[in-house]
Formats: sequence, structure tokens, C-alpha cells
Amino acid sequence: MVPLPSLLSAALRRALDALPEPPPADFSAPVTAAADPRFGDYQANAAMALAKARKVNPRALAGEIVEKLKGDAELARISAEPTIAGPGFINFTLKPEFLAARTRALLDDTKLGVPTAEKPETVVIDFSSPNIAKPMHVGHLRSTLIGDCLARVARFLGHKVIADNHLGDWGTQFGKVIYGWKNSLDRTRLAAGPLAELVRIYQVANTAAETDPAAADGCRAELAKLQSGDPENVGIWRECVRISCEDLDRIYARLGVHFDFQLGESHFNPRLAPLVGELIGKGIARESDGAICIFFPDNPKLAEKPAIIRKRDGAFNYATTDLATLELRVNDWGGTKLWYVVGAPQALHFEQINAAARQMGIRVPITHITFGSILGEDRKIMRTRSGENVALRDLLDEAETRAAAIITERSPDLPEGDRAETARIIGLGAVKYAELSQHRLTDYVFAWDRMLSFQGNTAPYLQNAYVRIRSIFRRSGAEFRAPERVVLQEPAELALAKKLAQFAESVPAVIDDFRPNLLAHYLYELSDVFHGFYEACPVLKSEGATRDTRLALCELTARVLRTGLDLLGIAVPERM
RNA sequence: GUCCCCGUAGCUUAACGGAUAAAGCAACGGUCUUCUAAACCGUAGAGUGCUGGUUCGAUUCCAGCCGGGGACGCCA
Repeated sequence: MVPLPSLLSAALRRALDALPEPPPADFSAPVTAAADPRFGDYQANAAMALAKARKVNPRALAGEIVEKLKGDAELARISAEPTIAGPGFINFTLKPEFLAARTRALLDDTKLGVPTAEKPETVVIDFSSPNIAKPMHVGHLRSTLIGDCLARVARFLGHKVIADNHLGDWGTQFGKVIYGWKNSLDRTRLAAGPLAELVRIYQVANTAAETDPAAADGCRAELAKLQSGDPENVGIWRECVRISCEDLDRIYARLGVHFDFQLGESHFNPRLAPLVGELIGKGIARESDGAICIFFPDNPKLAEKPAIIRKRDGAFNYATTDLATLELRVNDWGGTKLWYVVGAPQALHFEQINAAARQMGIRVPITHITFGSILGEDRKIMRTRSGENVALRDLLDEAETRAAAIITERSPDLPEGDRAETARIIGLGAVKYAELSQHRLTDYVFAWDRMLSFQGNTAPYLQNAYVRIRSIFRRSGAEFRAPERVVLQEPAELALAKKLAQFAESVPAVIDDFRPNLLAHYLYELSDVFHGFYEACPVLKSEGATRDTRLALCELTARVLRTGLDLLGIAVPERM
């Protein structure tokens, strides 16, 4: 199904081409949803843009374009006669009959009007990427939720998506973990809470390394032994990875986040030395101050910022692993787009990776999808080591607890057995929506009340709209059957039908600029319009075609809400 | 010092270069004998950090400044 803006834009293009002096083929003539209902439903600023280039009066040019539009039979089917307003806007108002037909057609479309990508890509998305041996905290939320949402949306649009969790399972911290394991492990605690014990021994070793040079040397020695393949240390490392992954799997299951692969940094270990050798051989990398570096003399911004791919002590690092990962994603997985949902502090790193990839002959676009920082009360970025930041599990627990309290208070009739599950859905939804509904580049200070709000522009508001619809269908006592015809009369019906048709535009917009908040915003508006419809238009008390139409609008709204929320990774309850 | 991101009502946020800057929270006042009041309606509240520039049109693009966050060779 072709989205409405595309249909209108095509008509506009035909009109432009019919002008005595048509604009060039690359002149873009987009049609967008009107900023204000008073201006109709859709608007085009092509006349103003074209008039600017030609230095003519925009309103006069708009008049010429509208004259051509009037002769367009296809447009006449969709829109009333376009009008000219303001400095030269061309405004379209959809015909109720057209909107009714579209609403009816959407009921038969499993994609709810969202067009499939014309050119399907193989997108490899790198997100979440926590470090092993540390519990996930609220700072991990952004990458995890944004990445998961982008993966869901890209998949829905028809792209092949490979979600990869690039676990930090092979770093300097393992020297400390192993040192701690050998010197201060408490087996009883390990049995009781494996991950907590790993964190504890890490912290003990870390503190020791900071104060006692002998302990610091010990940590380094354990790391060196691990990296050289010492069986005992490798065994301890494996056990740590197993413990951590069990914990991570639980939290991802709870979040409903899915990965196709979870290849940690360690996976690429065997490839690092050969890769560096090849890069030296090809003249891409060279020695500098004892380290092996890739220089970027052609890039002014990176001219003095080489990427170090082998440290002076012979060890490899982050950049080396990322380049090896890149090879796998492009050569073995056939990735045609690589997306990295990683915090803004790593911007320089990814510029280097991008530049290095080009020198290696990799042409696949690499996009670093940055996001703002989650700050602590001190307005400083939340870091894993600072300790006082909130564990992700605690946040989710608190979300469910608060949701459960509200359910008990407001919905005492909800069966006891359903309450825990409903609290889970609502609590988790609130947390996810709080994150996904805001612009990804905004920094924000973590606050419980912000993450756990259940009123206003929140997930429960959208879930409540869905629940109200489900309630109507429960009371109607009959399965929904799509009517022969949809007949739109009331303003609230028309408004809802228009908003439903815009789902088709909202979903692709998420991918265009990696902005889940655009979809969240659309779903909020849809819910808002629905609540207005709900107040104005009784469904079950109406009769005949009106009742059929209203039931159809309810059903479609429910489908769009369920689908849209699912793209955000948010579930819907049947009751709340 | 160089570079990157951010700066919008009291608070939290929204707005492909477009029309009178849009919501939520908090405040105040109304709506449950009528499909779930986690809802709806109404009142009040900013002219988008500052100064310039480009444009018919700037919250959006450009320059400088101020404020906040971050990055800048052997952490990841």
C-alpha cells in the first residue's frame, strides 16, 4: 500500500511536470502532514521552494500548480481541491470517502499500510555490548533499548537484520578478576550469588591494585597468563563468562531483547595477530613509538589521531577487535549496512574505525548511532565503576512494584492471577517508553520518577487506550469481522482515521534518522486522538453502519497500537 | 589548547528549513446511573542561552560567545 504522502507527492510531481517550465527531475516535492488541522490534512511547500530558485512570486506559482492539480483525476479521488494559503503553501484535504476506503483497506493489510523497503539491506546492528563480570545498570538501557527498537523496525520494513551483542569479555579487567578469584574468592558466596561474588572480588582486587604495587603486578601477571593461554586462567575466565552470561540472558529475557549473535571480543582473539600482520604488510599500519598504528593523513580531523591496533607491550586492543569484527560482519555475514548503537564518547573511535575500514577496502557504510549520556545526580556520566548507579534489575523491580501498587489501588477487580503479569507489562513498558520517547541525543539525569511515571505521555497511556478497546470487544460479545464498507461522518471518526493512516509514514521515519522517539510520539498522538474518539463516539450503543465503522476503527487502532508498541519492544495487557 | 554533542514554559520533553512553537508533569477549575476516570474538557504558563549572518521564512542552517556534558596514543 502506498502511503498518503507518496500518493499526494506523485500527484504534485505530475502537476509540476505539466508546467510550461517543469523543474528538474531531482527537484524534491515532498508532501507532509499539515502542521495544524486548520490547514487541511497535508501540505506542500514546493511552490515556495521553486519560486525561490526562480525568483518569482510563490503564491502566483502555487496558483499555476494548483490549476494543473485540478485536472488530475487520481488526485480528485483522494483530496478535495487543493488550496493556497500563507506565503504559498498548497494544502490538501482528504475526502472522507477516500479515507473510509483506506481505513477499510488497512484492515486487510498485515503491515497496516507500512511500505516494505524498496531495497532490502542486510543490516548488522551492534548494541547493548555490556562488559562481562559486572551487572548491567541503568546506563546500559539506552544502547539496549534503542538498538532493539531499530532492529525490530528494520526487520518490519523488510530488511534482513542481524543483531549482535559485542560482549566485553576480554579486557584488562580480567587480570583483576582472576587475581581476585585466586586470592579472595568465597565459595559460599559464589554459590549464593555468583555474579555478586565476581563483582566483589573484582572490587577487592581493584582496590588492592590501586594501593599495593605488588597486587597491581599480580593482576597484570594474571592477565598475561590468560592471554598466553594458561589453562588454569583460561578455565577461570570461562567460568566467569558462563556466570555472567547466565545473568545477562536472564535480564535480556526479562527485557524481551533478542540477539542473533553474542560474539564477545574474545571470539576474535585468534584473528588479531594475523590481521595486524596483514595490515602492516599492505602498508596500512606501521610502527610508531613501539606501537602499531594506522594513520589517516588524508583526513584533517584524524591527521594527528592514529588508531593504535597493537600496544607497545604487544597486546591488542579495542580498535583491533573492532576491525576484526568488521571483517566478519561484512565478509561472512554479508552486511550491507553496519549500525553501532554506542555512546557519544566513542565518536572518535568510530571515526577512526570508519577511516581504517576504507583503507582496508571496505565500502559498506558504517554508522555510529550515538546517544546522549545518562547522568548521575552529580550531573556526571554514569560509569560502571562509580558503583552508586542503579542496577538495571533494581529499576525493573521497582517499576513492577509501583505498577502493582497502582493496579491494586485502581483495579481491585482485576483477577489476582493476572496482576503480577499486568504489573510486569506496565512497569517494563513505562521504563522502555521513558527511554525511547525522547530524542536519543539528549543527555538526562537519571531519576526514578521520570522512569516510572504512569500518567500522561507514558506507556500506560498508550496501553490504556488499547485496554479500553479490548474492553469494548469483550462487551460486544462477538468476534470482530471487517465490515463491507466504512462510513466516516463524525469529526472524531475522521480524525482517528487520518491518524491511523499515518502509521505508514511514522515507521519508516524511525530508520531515516535512527529516532525511535518519532514512533513513540506518533503512538502517543494516536492514543490521544483515540481517547477523544472514545469520549465523543459511543461504539456499542451506536447502530448499523455507524457501529460497524466504529468497531472497525477500534480494531484498527488496537492493531496499530499493538504493532507500534511491539516495534518499541513494549507489550500490551488485555486489562489493566 | 583542539574537536564532538546538548541548551525550548517552574520541571521533563516535542517540533522533514515553513503557517499563531506542541505536549506531559506540577497548579487551578470542571466531567464517572452511560463501552475502564492510568481517561476527558477548560484556565494559566515559553517566543526557543546570547549576538550576528544566510533565507520569502530559522527552534532547525552558518559564525562567534556563554553554560552543561564528553573526547583527544598504548582502557574499552
